Amino acid sequence: MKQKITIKTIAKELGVSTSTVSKALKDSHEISSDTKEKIQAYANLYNYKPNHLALQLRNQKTKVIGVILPKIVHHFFSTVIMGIEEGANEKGYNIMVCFSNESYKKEVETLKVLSNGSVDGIIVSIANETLKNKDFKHFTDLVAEEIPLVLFDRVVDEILCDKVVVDDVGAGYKATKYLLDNGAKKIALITTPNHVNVGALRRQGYEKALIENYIKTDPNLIVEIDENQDIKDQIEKVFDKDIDGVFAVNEIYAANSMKIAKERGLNVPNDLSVIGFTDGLISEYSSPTITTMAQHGFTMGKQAVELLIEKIEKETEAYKPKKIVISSDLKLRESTKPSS
Amino acid sequence: MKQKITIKTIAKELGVSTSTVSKALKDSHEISSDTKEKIQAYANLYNYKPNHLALQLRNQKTKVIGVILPKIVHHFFSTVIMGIEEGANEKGYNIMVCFSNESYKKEVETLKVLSNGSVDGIIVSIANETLKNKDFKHFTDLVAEEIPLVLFDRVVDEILCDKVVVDDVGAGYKATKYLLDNGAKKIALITTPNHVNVGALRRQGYEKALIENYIKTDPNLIVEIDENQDIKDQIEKVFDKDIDGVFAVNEIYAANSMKIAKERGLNVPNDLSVIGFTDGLISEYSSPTITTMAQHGFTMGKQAVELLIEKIEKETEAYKPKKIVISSDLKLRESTKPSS
DNA sequence: AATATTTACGAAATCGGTTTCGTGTTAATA
DNA sequence: TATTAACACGAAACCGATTTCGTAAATATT
Repeated sequence: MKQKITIKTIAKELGVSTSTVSKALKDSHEISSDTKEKIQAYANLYNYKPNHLALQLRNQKTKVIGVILPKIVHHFFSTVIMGIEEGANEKGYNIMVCFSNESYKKEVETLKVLSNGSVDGIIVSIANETLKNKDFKHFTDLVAEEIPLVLFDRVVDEILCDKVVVDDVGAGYKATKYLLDNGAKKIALITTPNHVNVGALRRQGYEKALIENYIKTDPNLIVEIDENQDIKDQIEKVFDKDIDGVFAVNEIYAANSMKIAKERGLNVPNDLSVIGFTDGLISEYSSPTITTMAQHGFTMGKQAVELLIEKIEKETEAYKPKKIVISSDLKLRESTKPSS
Repeated sequence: MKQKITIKTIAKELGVSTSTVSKALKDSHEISSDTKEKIQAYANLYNYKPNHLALQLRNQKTKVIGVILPKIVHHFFSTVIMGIEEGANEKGYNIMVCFSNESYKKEVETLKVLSNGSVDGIIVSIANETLKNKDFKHFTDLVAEEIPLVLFDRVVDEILCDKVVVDDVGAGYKATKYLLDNGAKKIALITTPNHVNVGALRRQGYEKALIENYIKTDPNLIVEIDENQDIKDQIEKVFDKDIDGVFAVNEIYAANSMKIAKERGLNVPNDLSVIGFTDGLISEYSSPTITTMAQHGFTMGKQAVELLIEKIEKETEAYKPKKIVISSDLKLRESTKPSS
């Protein structure tokens, strides 16, 4: 990289001190207009840009926010990123994005790297593996160091920090209730293993809706997907049962269900209604299009970053962790019967 | 944030100088094992972590790579990010991700922010608006400042730097030829306006394949999508013509075409074959599944970051910009007739 | 004319490390 | 015993800015 022009260069060239240059560049009243003009002209001419690292070191802040996501090739998470980036930019921050790839080890390492002063605060959605083995020491350490931290979507009570989540129970309830209200009685639930908290919560909502309608939860209608195996094969099993509705906790499971239904000659929504989660492209372009619970990822990202920046900038002494719950809406499409 | 422990703290507590602490922590032979042990133990106990900013300032390098993408809620770009991140991590770099949102203004601003020393090098895919108004000064300035720059996918000859692109002409040719070889004669092309270079190049491939088969290009079969208007409406028009094949330059256009075909009662692939671009989820989960040109985004990202890091770390004097071309493969699925 | 006040600028400390060079003490060699 | 070498450590410069404080010269006030 080309030798950059620094304040020192300017000072030497113009025969003044660095303090004078610094002050002149910020239009200080301490400096005579003559000198100011001269210095500013020189700086402009040679395209002087203050060195960010030097400023960061001096100010003890980076104006950078670290973000750790489990994955990015995923509609929901990429939407959240958009929200985080927009919110950060509005307040003059940039974002440094890293991925855990759902791995505990990578999450720990990444967190360590980010917490050495590269960023002013961190936003994380916890990796599946971490949720599974329930080891949150890397997070509690961070909190102990008082590094601002906000968790979103995949959060956990053990970690005391601000959180932004979807109303997963409510969403599961809404989806299931909609299916019930429109005639479904035997609703399959395609979900994650229970250690993935969002899956577990949506399942609670599902069960709550069933109970309210005096329907007993049938374990045979619930499939917990192991993502290391073929997803479609696992869903097939539940189609051998007699079902008239499917609630899938994400878009991929919903799309697979639709495909199986089609292969088995079931008409969606007449023979079978399907509701998914995450309002992504698949739901929009599948045919028939899929009714989903829209997660408002953009809003979540924006809220998360706003919480974080508030924490960063307010030297709050006593503070109690906040939890923002974002409600999700049912986006009606063709895979369900019209509301009756 | 809690007061962090610094080398100075350790030095004072242990009654030695900062130089001794610094050397002890890196196990220098200059320091007696007694002192080393004492210092290292203390550092461990209080969880000392060197301040990255200080190191960056001293070393004049950040070990951070800036990435500017037009958008992220997009299968191809999110795949590229994965590749960039993996490649960067392998070499000890982190990535700082920003978005231009296809806007010229935001691209210029973001580039300015990143080029003030926050990153060691930058990877960009140019915004549509910039491609349209052909103003690349912000990039050429960057090159003049000798800040390492790599462009990918949406690149432009005016900017002298390393590039990673798909063989768009070849891809357009391959797709079109496949359709022709399997019986299609009247192939519609759903593409972008010509200022989007990837669209223009894929179109060249399309035309080349037609010419080789002695078919005259029919302008009526070519639709240039204006993304500010309804995509489906624009594609509808070409379905009024007599067509038996569709080549769409991205997944969304392909999915819309499939939807229209279905609405018009056309059987895909028997009445109409469809080939899209970008091997994303829509193509995989649509029904029938869509044959596409797989872009290998992950590979592109990885190659781009490798080029960049090479440029950053090698103080190459005379260097000539490299261009890596990644060929894309036809991924056969159900929307085309089996190869004959 | 003596004193007080601006004005305009520079010296030096600071942020948190690394690194070169110098030096006092001890041990090895002639 | 005198000289040399090895050892263990500290002082100070440096990276590129900002900012406090001090001060000489010019101007204003009594």
